[in-house]
Amino acid sequence: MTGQRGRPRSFDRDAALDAAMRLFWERGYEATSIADLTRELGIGAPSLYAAFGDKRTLFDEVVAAYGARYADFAAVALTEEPSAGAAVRRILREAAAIYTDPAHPKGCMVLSAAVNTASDEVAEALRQRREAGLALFESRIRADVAAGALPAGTDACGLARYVAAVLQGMSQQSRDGAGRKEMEALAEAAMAAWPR
Amino acid sequence: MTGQRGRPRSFDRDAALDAAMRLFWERGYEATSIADLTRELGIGAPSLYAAFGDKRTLFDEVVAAYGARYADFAAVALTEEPSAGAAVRRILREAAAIYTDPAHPKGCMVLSAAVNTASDEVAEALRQRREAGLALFESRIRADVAAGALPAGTDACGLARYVAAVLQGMSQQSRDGAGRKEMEALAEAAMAAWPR
DNA sequence: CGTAATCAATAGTGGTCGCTACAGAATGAA
DNA sequence: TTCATTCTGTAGCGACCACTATTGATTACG
Repeated sequence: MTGQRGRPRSFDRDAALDAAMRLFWERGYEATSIADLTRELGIGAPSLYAAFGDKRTLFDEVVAAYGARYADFAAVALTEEPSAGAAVRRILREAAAIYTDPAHPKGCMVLSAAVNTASDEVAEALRQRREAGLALFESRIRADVAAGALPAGTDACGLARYVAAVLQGMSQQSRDGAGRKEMEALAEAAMAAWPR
Repeated sequence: MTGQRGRPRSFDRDAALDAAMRLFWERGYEATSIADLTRELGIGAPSLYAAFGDKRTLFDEVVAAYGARYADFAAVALTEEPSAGAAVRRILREAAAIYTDPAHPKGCMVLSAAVNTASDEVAEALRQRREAGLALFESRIRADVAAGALPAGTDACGLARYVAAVLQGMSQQSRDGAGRKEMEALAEAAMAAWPR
């Protein structure tokens, strides 16, 4: 034992996960059917279920992979940059590029894929991811306030929600067809609100 | 002739339209089924189809009624206020109240009801409404720049997109459960970006 | 080889979708 | 009344949904 007994899988599981990610990213969770997935992945439904479990389990795995590859840029900037202001500036600029990148679907999957879902479980999972991001912004801002890098009276919660709102708006406008230049101009306008 | 021949309608058409609006507003276009509507309205499917046409036609009528009752506040402020800045300040404050009003579903229906729809027609209709709102912001800002009420170098398009993004973010966060106070703090932070 | 194990393809399952044919009930007009 | 008109309720249309039972193909182990 034990060198993989039985008939080997006839498709690349990682590539299939990537294709599923693109579909969910583009159309959202419920608007992407199993038939869409099997057609795009070029496999039969039983193969998909054997490899990934049911639709919701597949989506959970897609979200995890998406987060690691496309959504961590914000958390990275928040830890790498010397100040919350520098981090937010970098995040908004990177978002303008990522949300409009023609190499993949527009906008942020965490923000758009579970809007108007009938079953609450998937919507709740992404909502918690959004709240986690919000908390990340808020704690970094609080740290800067405590360190004196931001004015003492700064409303950390309001400012964090503000940054999150700008990102949400950028995601939706990117999905509505806005280009990178427009999003960079939006980000530029948004940065003017940062406390000085 | 001609005083309404035939059996009279057994329900209030306006009340039914209101109930349909609440469902579409809460769950979105596709997640609201005909069965949901007939159950909530207390009528049979044929009655609904006779009174409103098919689902898409009903939704169009709902969107028109929604726009007149809940979305015109922005256009009103843009014409009533003496400056674009005053209008945007008022719009953000009113949005904080309207988007979180417990008397009706949260957020803005135009921004949320057609996200992730399989059929593009409905999504495109709401997208055009969003772009019309964007154009309204931009033209008001351009007028202020021309009148000298805003700095000559102001990026009207970027600033308009910025305001729209903040509203979109406020709508989504309201739907995610944020309250009026949080949204007012967000709006306050956002106003700091206005050119001075 | 024979056998156990794993995957693939066909062909469905029951359920819900938007929508409607049909027959009966309720009205005004003649 | 008798008739045309308009609405209501039942019952069901074909299409699609997520999902799976079954059968056969393909591998490793002994």
